[in-house]
Amino acid sequence: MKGKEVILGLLSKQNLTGYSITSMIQTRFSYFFDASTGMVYPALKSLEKDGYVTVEEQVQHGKPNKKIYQITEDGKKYFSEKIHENVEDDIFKSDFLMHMYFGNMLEKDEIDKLIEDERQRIQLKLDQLESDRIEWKKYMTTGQDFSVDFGIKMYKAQLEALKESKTK
Amino acid sequence: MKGKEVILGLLSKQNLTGYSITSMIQTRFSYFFDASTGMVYPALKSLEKDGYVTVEEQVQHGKPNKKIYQITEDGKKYFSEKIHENVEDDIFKSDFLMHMYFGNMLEKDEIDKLIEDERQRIQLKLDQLESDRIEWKKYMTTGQDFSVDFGIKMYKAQLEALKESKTK
DNA sequence: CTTATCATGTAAGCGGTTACATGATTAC
DNA sequence: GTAATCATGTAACCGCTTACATGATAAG
Repeated sequence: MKGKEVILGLLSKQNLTGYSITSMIQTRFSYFFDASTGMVYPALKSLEKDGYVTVEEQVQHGKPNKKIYQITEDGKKYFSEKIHENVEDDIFKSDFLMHMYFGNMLEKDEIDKLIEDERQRIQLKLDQLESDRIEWKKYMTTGQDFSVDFGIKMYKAQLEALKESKTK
Repeated sequence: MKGKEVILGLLSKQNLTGYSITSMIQTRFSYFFDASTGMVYPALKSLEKDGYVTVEEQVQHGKPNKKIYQITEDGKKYFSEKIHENVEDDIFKSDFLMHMYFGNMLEKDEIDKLIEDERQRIQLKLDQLESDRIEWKKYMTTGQDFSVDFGIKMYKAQLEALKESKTK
């Protein structure tokens, strides 16, 4: 699924602004998808042109007016089609593993630092996700709960793999 | 690291053709990087223009001539710089988790199929990687071994997470 | 007799990223 | 007084994917 479709998915539950869509993707989907304003705003414009969403503007002072997007019937239909289509392969891209693979060109202390840094990065993400999960718990559907669980387990497995290497 | 840099990394150990580079990335890096001919051939051309690689053509009959690429001193230097630079964040993109997240729009048997399909996809990748590992074992450096191990552990953790959901 | 392997490439275009621009308000 | 949050967007460009084109040889 591409950005446009993910946005439709979020809008199928509630009306949202470009800003809130961006931050929702960056928090709720942090462990399996990403977004930037440079993607979201043009995507919303394009979705509007497609007839999949409509906008209502809310006047504000001190800030740009809020543009609240709603999904249309066509939009719902389109998203429903997409969610029933075949799942695309997961993508894992790791610059860390690339560095490790070519580790014979590095000194031992550099490799140790590589591993320690990666451990810290993942620990941070895990901590964040676990604390988010507590906050989200009350409102989560089964599928959402499954996703978070999956994410946490992946992070933990990665930490384990990193720790084991240290004892060697 | 981008495609061009990864190619330089491979060339720093041995001379290779575009074809063999493509297939090496697709097998040895299968679990953390990907390549296509549409990326590799233009990248090699560009690396040549940069002065990071040189080519030697080997005449063949029945097939296009083999173009064997060697890394230059400049190329080695450039790759060495890149490998000492900061590691970029890992990227995990999962269309499967996206589907699960929006699972409330699906029937129970569709979700079961989603999970079972994902389980099979990952099991296939795990089997492939484990059998590859046996074949590679003799020639692997510590870092390469670490990478493969990491990959296998990730796949196993994902399988575990999928199996647990089934008992519920 | 069909599939996999070897071997080269191109061209269009997608789906983003990165960096920039603007600025009030609130919380610490 | 500094940082985070809210809130909009644009423009250039990147890096890659997808699909196509060609075709002999070997293996099963």
